[in-house]
Amino acid sequence: RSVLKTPLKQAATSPVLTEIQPDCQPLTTPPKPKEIPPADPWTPTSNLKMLISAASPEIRSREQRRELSNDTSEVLQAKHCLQEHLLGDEYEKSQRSRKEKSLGLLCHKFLARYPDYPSTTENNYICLDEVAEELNFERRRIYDIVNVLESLHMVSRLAKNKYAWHGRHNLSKTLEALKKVGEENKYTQQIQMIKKRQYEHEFDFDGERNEEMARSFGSNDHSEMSFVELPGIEFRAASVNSRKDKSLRVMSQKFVMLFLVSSPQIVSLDVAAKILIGEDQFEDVDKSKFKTKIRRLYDIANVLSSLELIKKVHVTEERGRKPAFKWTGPEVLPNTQDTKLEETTSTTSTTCPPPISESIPSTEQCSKNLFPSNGKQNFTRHPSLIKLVKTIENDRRKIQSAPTSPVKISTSTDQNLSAFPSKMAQVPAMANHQLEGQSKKRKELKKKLSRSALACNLSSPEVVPKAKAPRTAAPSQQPAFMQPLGVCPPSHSPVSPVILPHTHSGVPYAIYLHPSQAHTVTTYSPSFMLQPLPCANVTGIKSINSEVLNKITTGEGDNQIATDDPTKSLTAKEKATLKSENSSQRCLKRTQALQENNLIKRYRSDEESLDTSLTFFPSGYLIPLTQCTHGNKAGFSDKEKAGICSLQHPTYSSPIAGVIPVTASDLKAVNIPAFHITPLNIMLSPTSIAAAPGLSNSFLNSSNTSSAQNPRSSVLNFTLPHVGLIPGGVQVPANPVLHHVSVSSQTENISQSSGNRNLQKKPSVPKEPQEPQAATENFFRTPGGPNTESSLSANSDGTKRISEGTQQKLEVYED
DNA sequence: TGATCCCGCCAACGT
DNA sequence: ACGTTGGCGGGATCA
Repeated sequence: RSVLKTPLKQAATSPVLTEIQPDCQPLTTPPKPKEIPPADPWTPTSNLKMLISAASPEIRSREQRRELSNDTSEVLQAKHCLQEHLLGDEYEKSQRSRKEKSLGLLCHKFLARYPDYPSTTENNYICLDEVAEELNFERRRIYDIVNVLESLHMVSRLAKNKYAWHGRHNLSKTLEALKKVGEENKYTQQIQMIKKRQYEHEFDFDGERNEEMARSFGSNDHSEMSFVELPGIEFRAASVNSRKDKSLRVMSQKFVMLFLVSSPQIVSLDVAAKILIGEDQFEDVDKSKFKTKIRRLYDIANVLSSLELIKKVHVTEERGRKPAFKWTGPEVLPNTQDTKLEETTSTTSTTCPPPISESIPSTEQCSKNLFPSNGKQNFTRHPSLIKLVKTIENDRRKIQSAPTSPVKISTSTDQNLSAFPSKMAQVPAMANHQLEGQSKKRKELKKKLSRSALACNLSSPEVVPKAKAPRTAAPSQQPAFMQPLGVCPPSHSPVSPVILPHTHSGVPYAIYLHPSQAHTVTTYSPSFMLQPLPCANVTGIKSINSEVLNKITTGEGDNQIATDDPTKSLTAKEKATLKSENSSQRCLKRTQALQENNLIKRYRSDEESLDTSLTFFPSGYLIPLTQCTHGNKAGFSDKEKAGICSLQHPTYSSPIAGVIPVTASDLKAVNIPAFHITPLNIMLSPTSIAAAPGLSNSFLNSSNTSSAQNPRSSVLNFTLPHVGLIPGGVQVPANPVLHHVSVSSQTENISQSSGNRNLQKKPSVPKEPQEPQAATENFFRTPGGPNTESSLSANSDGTKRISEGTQQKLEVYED
């Protein structure tokens, strides 16, 4: 092993060993070796090398290079030579060599060694040295693979050279957790931002905007995000791993989050790289840095591809084709069902967002959620404000870094154990209780954390076991595993859910916007614009009836959002907001700013840490990027955008009466914070909506994932009018919301809607059994500092979660 | 060419 | 001191 492990240099030191090594598998490494390096004929392998080199020119060249650079290389070469020897065709190999050596292939080999679903009882230990030897690849590569696997909690480090193999047992939990965190981090929004920027660049928009946007993003802490752990598993590992960074792991998680959060579930490399870089968003990131990030992403992508979680695809954009990856792994159900929403996309139905279910923290949570949802991203800062923002950001960072590292709430459960089925079911409730209790205790920080945790739990009830089941093995074992998961979620929901009751439950909440209020509100802040009406207004139920109606009527936009994706809704919202921006931008900005401030304040008051993002808001005005932001990925064509924009203004007219059905998720994410207001809780604030870019994105995506564009535009159009409620300035925000609602919620919501009025309890929502795990999920942590955002942002996730969990609560609240 | 990404130097970290 | 990890980026391959 020794040989393998160490890099070339080492190898050089012990060339003999290397050669000697059994190495077993000729397969893997192709020989690079080639001619004799002039320099050292003496090596034992030299002969081989020569042979090989003769065989394959490529190898030769390589070796030559190496030799030039070092002698040490020889050793390696020697190895290769041997291997090749063994293999035989150097030639072919040389050709394939690269491919054969690919990380993906190595990963396949690696994975082949272990069952997807190892029996829980047995511990599968992985000895890196052994693996390296057996598979015959460089140690360094193993680290790459293991790091990614670790990020998915498929393995955990036990000790120095040892890892425990968990297989896919934890995968669903992990994905849920990641999704939550991703939502919290507003990745959706970020993605949109980036896209917008890109778009702008294309058009040669002025740099300011882009810069601003970038900054806003930059502010996002996600970059700082720490490794997301599952309760049981990672800890152990944690003890062992001390390595500070874990950047590859973290990157991997973030990368996965991007998939889980985006509706189409397609992430282009460049966007991912930018988001992961996060830090400097200004301008164009360092080119070199960007490049490096891309390289890393490829590494990660290769492993994820081997896991069949993603696959390469290409997305064609205006500019051309871009490499991207599509999620092919199990779907993670946040709470609601995203999928449903997506399906329904075009139809509009209103759903009522569940008001915030939880009594207690609801407000706090909401605030948190709101923030995140608000996602600075949506808004652009005024240039003058940038400085302030920066300073704020700095402060925020400090703050974040400190205290709030995410605490695992864990209650008792061991997530790891896949075997909890029966117990698991119970767990949820337990967890909830526990959580609540804990939260109280911890109140401040902890509250936040717990919330986030809860949210996480809720939101992701689990990955859907769906079945894509990439891997064969999985199925059998999964079941047990899955079940537990299903159970958990419920429990969680109660806690976090507070905010949103179950949205999808179909309850159709209708939120009415009072035109008058809206106006007034708008002036204040966007958030206010929409006020949730009490149940009575429920009219929103209608939403189900016909999207069309809503659209037509403009006055009422139902927002149903299927409970699931807040993000989606957000996206729509964002779009809307963007669009509206023009005319009323300023007003909106102000209002938003105000709202934001309020939110922030609340948020702060509620909890100390939280997101930095919040801080941003206060600083400046966030200008809704609105409309034209092409950012939306989905493809808004420019035309569409333009159309949208134009439409927007007109929309004013429509006063809305409307009820805006909001999905729980939406509410959570965006609204809650804003809402201070009504008893119902549910208030939606346009601003909030707008704020949550993520939602909008998701929305867009969901609706059309790929094709979304058209729908969107249409939707937007509709929505805009609806938005009209808002005074000129304000308008934008509202629109977004509406849009979301209409689009997303429709299908499922409808069912929910039956219960129109109040938030219904979760009537139907029968989502899935996911829950059980959710409880366990609580355990997951999100990284501390960065997490803060997550906690805050929980919105999208939270909403989902909430919706699920909260349904019960909803009932309570409804009236 | 640009997209991929292998390779391995070398610096943290542990022990 | 030495071994383990793993960030990082040059530059080779591939398409």
